[in-house]
Amino acid sequence: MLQLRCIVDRVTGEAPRWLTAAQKKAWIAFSGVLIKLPYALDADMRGRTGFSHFEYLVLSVLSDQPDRTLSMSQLAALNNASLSRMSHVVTRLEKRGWVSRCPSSENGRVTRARLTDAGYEVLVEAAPGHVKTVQELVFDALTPEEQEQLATIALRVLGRLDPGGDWPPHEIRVVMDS
Amino acid sequence: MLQLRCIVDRVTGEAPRWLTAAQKKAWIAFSGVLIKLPYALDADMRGRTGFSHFEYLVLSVLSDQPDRTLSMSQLAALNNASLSRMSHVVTRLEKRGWVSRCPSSENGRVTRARLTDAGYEVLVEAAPGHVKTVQELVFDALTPEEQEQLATIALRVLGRLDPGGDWPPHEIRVVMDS
DNA sequence: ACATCGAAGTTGAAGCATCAAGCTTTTTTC
DNA sequence: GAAAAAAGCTTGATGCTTCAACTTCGATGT
Repeated sequence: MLQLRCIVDRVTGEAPRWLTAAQKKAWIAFSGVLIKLPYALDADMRGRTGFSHFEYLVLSVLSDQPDRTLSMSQLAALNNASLSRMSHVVTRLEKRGWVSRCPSSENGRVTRARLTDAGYEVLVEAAPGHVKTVQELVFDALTPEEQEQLATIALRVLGRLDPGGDWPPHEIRVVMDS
Repeated sequence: MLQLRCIVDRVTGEAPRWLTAAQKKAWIAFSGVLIKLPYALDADMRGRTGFSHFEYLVLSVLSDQPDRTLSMSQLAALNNASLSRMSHVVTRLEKRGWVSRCPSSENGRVTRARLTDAGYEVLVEAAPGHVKTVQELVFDALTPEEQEQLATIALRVLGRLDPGGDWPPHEIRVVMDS
């Protein structure tokens, strides 16, 4: 964390608002979580199953939908992924027989991705372990109060990351209420 | 987030401890941050400079060291990266003239990576913008109290991710106190 | 001294994400 | 109603990360 108090932003000409000591402490710790937690979740999933954490999320989102089906765009949006990335991932999942693609009958542009029975099987097998890991790595470390604080903080930051974007997205809220 | 209350872990035989509604809300929001914040930081850095957020971190860590130098192992550890990844990254940074490698005179195994003057230059140019982004995306969204909470929560989770690992690592703490 | 083992680092291949380009279909606009 | 624009999606190339294999050097043990 470079901090030279004398310098000035060479682009804007403003004196940078450096982090306070408390912020620096928070940022370093938080950065560590940002790097290590996704890695831990992915490593855990790969170790217990034959697929990545991201692939698990894709299967999981599909399983929550009526008819286990979603268009590629919606699937990408719900997983915070680009359409391109989702297309590649679904291609891989399709090769493994866990997802199938079919053109939509209503709109000739859209492709609908559907979780197959085989896909549902591997998901059911993977889910308990994943929930266990999330509990152990995150929630077991926190008091109920801190869990609330985490939700609040995360929502606040998401508001900054997605200005104008309602969060959580409508589709997810529907799922959460079920 | 798959949640079938009737099923049992097929590996352990236990009934999974599913997330509560509050935990689910926290987890979905937090997951969003976990995905979007690193992407935003990287996109911001690439947009303003010619390098990635991770490369920035590497340069930044080096700049804080005496003689702007660190062994590859230490550099990797301080950036939560594998030695292999760091080797590739330093190779790229070296090609751009921002870092130089030299063998240690004390220990024939270690390679010492050093931030060059040119590297320091680009770092100084990139730092204010980065700090500004961190402020805007994270700290401006939070009250001072929430910033404290974030630090506490992050440290707790790191304790789970790094069982037995003292956090923040000694080297970083030294830098922070300076 | 010699062998063994672990630490430090590099390298090449494989896998995954991103980006730009392109295709098809639908909607908009004039 | 034809042209243009936009939406939805796919593909191939590029670049980065990971993984496994390998090299070299230092420590340990006998």
